[in-house]
Amino acid sequence: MRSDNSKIKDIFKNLDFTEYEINIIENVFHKVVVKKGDILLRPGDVVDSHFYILEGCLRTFHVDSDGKEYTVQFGIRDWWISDYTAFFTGDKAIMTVEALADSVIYRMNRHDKEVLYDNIPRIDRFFRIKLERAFAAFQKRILSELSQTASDRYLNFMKTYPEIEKYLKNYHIASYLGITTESLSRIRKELAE
Amino acid sequence: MRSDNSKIKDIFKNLDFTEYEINIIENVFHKVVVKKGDILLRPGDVVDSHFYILEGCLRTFHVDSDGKEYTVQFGIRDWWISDYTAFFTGDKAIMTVEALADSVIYRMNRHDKEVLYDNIPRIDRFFRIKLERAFAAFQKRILSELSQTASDRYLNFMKTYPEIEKYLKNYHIASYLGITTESLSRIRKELAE
DNA sequence: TAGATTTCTTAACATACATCAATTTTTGAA
DNA sequence: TTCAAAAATTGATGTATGTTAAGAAATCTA
Repeated sequence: MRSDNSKIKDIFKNLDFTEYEINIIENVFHKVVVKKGDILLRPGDVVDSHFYILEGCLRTFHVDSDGKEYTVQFGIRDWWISDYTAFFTGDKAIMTVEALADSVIYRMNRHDKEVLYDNIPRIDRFFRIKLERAFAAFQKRILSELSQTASDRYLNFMKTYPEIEKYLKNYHIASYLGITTESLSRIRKELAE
Repeated sequence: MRSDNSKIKDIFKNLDFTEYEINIIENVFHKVVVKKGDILLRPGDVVDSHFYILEGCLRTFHVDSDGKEYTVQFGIRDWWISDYTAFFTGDKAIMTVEALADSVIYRMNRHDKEVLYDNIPRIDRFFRIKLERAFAAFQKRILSELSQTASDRYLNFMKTYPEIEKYLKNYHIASYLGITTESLSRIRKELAE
């Protein structure tokens, strides 16, 4: 276990922990290796975990009654991912979490997270700050959905998350932008001219 | 000051505080009375405060380069409001916070909030849970923007926030849904038939 | 209460994006 | 490397929502 110690420093970059704390933390992270296409979470599941991505790429998406997909979140190295609505509220999942590439992740369940919060207040703060940033990002995205054309949202996405693109099919991007792959194809053609 | 003591119990409903803690908390809330139409925050402002709404109604909206408005958040009794993207990131405001009715609010600034966090860990947790819920609500809204027609989003909004409607003009609702007031007018007509 | 101002509605027309149906290109497994 | 499956593109057409302009209704203020 101690051999793997440095992962804790990677995950909680700015925080210094005592040996004792690192011991507690080590025990709540469970390493999971997944292959491209694997599903970590399905609609209807009870969501008692979230995931830290060590390497690879995943996405969270919703499938509506017509079978159409809507991507809510992509995640790459050093991001956290889950069906957070379900994770936070205790409702059952309405999302699917899928690996878009072979990935290495650490699973952490809700109970263990509460234990960390109780024992190490800096962790409570760490996640609060993560959450504040995610909140700000979501607010920007809502504004973007409301005010921008599909073409502008596409450009904005590519500029904001250039590292993610290599893992994605066009239909993943379309499902994130809320348009069809046909529309995205036309947008790309126009932009190329 | 002590006379006003119960407001703390209102705001932090489930939390029991000592006299000492209540003293600290009392001093970081600054009561502000605003009239309908008053602006609490403008684009370009440094956002070092957020607001607890005791009564009334406010909204946070963005104005784009064409002068079009996009409402990001409404707030009524017992909600918190600000330009949270700016408040969390330290960037300057890109939003306006406007009173939609005469309102009574408590302003709390960032520094004082940090002091609370440092002195009363339960407050850190209190705001984390608030944030988790807001995050979940935003995620649902993104999904709604992506997957639903304007008409469905309208019905969904009216069902989810029935208490807010009485404070709103149709153009407020339209700006929240990301449509024009003309479109909303047509949608309402169709739904009435 | 009257008049001014703001808000809402309606209509005609324009546009962005969706849908459906091929076809081409790319990818990946044997 | 070949071939089947998956993904991307293209064209024709449909639809939801936007735009512009006008008038009607509601609200505020003197």
